[in-house]
Amino acid sequence: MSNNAPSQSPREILVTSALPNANGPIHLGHMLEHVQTDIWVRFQRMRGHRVIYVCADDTHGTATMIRAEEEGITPEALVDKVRTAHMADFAGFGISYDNYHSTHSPENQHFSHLIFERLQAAGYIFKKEVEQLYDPEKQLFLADRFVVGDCPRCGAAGQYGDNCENCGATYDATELGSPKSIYSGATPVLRASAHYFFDLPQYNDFLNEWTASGTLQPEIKNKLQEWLGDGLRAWDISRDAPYFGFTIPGTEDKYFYVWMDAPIGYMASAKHYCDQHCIDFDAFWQADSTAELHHFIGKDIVNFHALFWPAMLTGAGFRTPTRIHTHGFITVNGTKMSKSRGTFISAEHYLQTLSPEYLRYYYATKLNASADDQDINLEDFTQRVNSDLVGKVINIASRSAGFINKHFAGTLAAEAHNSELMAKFADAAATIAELYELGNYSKAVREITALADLANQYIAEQEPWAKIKDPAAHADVHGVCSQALNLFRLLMIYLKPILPETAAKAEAFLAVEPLSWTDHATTLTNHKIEAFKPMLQRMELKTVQKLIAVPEGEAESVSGNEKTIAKQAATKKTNTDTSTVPPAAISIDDFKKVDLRVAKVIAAEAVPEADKLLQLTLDLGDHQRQVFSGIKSAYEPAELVGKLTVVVANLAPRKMRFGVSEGMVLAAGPGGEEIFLISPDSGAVPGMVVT
RNA sequence: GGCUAGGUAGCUCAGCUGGUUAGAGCGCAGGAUUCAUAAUCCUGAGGUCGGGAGUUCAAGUCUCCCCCUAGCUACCA
Repeated sequence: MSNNAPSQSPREILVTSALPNANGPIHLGHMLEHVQTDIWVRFQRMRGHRVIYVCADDTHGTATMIRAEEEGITPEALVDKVRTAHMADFAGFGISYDNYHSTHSPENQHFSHLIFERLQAAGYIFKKEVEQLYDPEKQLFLADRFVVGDCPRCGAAGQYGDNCENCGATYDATELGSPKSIYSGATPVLRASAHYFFDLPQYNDFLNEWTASGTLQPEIKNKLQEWLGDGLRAWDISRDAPYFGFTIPGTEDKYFYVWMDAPIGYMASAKHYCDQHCIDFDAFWQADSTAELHHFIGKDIVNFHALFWPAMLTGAGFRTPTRIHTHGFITVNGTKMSKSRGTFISAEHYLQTLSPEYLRYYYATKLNASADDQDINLEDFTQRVNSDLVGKVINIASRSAGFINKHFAGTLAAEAHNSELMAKFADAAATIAELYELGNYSKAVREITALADLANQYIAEQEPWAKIKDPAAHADVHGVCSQALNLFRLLMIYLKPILPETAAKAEAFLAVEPLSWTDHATTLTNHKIEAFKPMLQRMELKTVQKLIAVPEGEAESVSGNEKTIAKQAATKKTNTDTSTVPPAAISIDDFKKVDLRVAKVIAAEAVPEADKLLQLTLDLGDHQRQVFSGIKSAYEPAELVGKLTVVVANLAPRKMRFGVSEGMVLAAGPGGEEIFLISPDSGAVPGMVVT
């Protein structure tokens, strides 16, 4: 794949990044993917290939509906608002989409219908009656995890609709005793409804072959064997009204499941772009297309992209993806992005704090072709970027420019001073290009910074600052510094996909046209340059640390998908980190959202399988409930019985491995043996509201 | 519980089909230098390659067991 020859015919490449969900802000996790994609796209463009890079917001589904309702606006208004914010964030990072569309668009509706109809005509769609619980108050069907009730086998209360965490039984949500809707608390009723299914099992053989054909990384292929080995099942692609999405053709109240129309959003965005630019859309999507189709995604959504999507495309007579580039997740200082730790960093917050170039570079130093997770270690980030970029690369220009401008009228020498070194730099282009092509940016960066080291060594050996004192050696100084700037120019060519802004500044400094990949084969001679201006400032760790301070107002506006949030809540340890910045001020209304009640511990026992948990039965005056609390290390169960404490009564029930926790008791302290349960003064009785 | 990955110097990571004294960058220590955004250059100190057992002439690299981390999944995708 060493396509380094300039004569190579241009490839037609359609590239996508996964569609961000319209339910939350863009954060550094999204940015990993979009930066990864953008670097690849910019590289391909520099090489002279024709790239169309599209993305869109993923807008449909129940979550959008609920959120819009909370905000008191229509889903359409919410979607528009969020899309505007998303586009601003991505623009801030220099992500060079040709089009950023929306799945709530006419094009997407068109293709969703088209694909469905083609699949249906070809016999891949069937209809089946499904009985589901329905919330009569909210008037919507409830997914299993939105229903809680008693386990039909062991009777444990507060179990979710799929299985019992107490006894391990699996069952249907309809079998729960005294079920309740999580949305309204109403008792759900059973309702039959017809659902549409995509008959995925018909594609078992096709997918077995397709996933092993080099379109996926090996570890991803392995992972998918889990699904393929067991045999695929039909995929339920419909949802009942009310649902924010597209109605299924021929129905009034059936909607496409969000994951059905989300990937079609890639086509929709491409279509929108092609129509506006008189480009042949079909050339990219028809079954025998010779164009390439590359999807960049996170490993959490592999099944949708590498199983359902190619099956849908094939079944509907379209081409399948050329390659699916899957990346891992981002952690910050070794921990998951978490609002409580302040390590949830939104794109907006980052951009208010630092230049996007730093993060683009840092991501590039870490990305390879594997789906491993990546850590943003802020100290490493600061040192690495400062050292590599400012200390090594930019420094070459910085230390040479002065000589050229002061002593040689800002004009470069007529020929290379050390053509061997020049050739070494130029020859590296092939290796670096191949590494970009394969997505191994980290290795490409290592190659480039190794060259920067050579350039600095060369300058150190030549000692232009010493030679300049000798008039006879002036020509030599001219040659050395001109050469250094030419070496710098090549480095900037190689770094340009990663650092578009810095490259633009370098182009201005060198007074050249925008650099393309083939420019590595040329040398600037007898060329007038501009005065040197710093192209990139060093970061200060103090500034960088501001990234993980929770900015005012942010804590509330951020809402990722609820599963993630729930997990974060579950893994949140007793707050041992007293060094974290205090959360932003809240209003009295915010505080009133928390229903604090006095509760009496009427039973307590250790959870044997858990290291930290005690299971408490609390009396809240008018009722009792079960709460799990991570205070095993500090309290003997027996000593708690009879105590009064304070409980967060309206905390959403949380399914834990050992049962459901229906609240949270309040305690202070760093953890371990130093945990102190909060208790009211004498006189308080269970059920009293704490204000 | 099952599955897929990962656990290599203080930090972030390379180490292909097993083969000489285990590598890089950053950081750190000492020295040089002063052209440069206290940048650069030279030298150096740091690792029982998660733990244990095994296969082999030889294992970070293969096999088994265990521990830890992450994600997915847990018969409705």
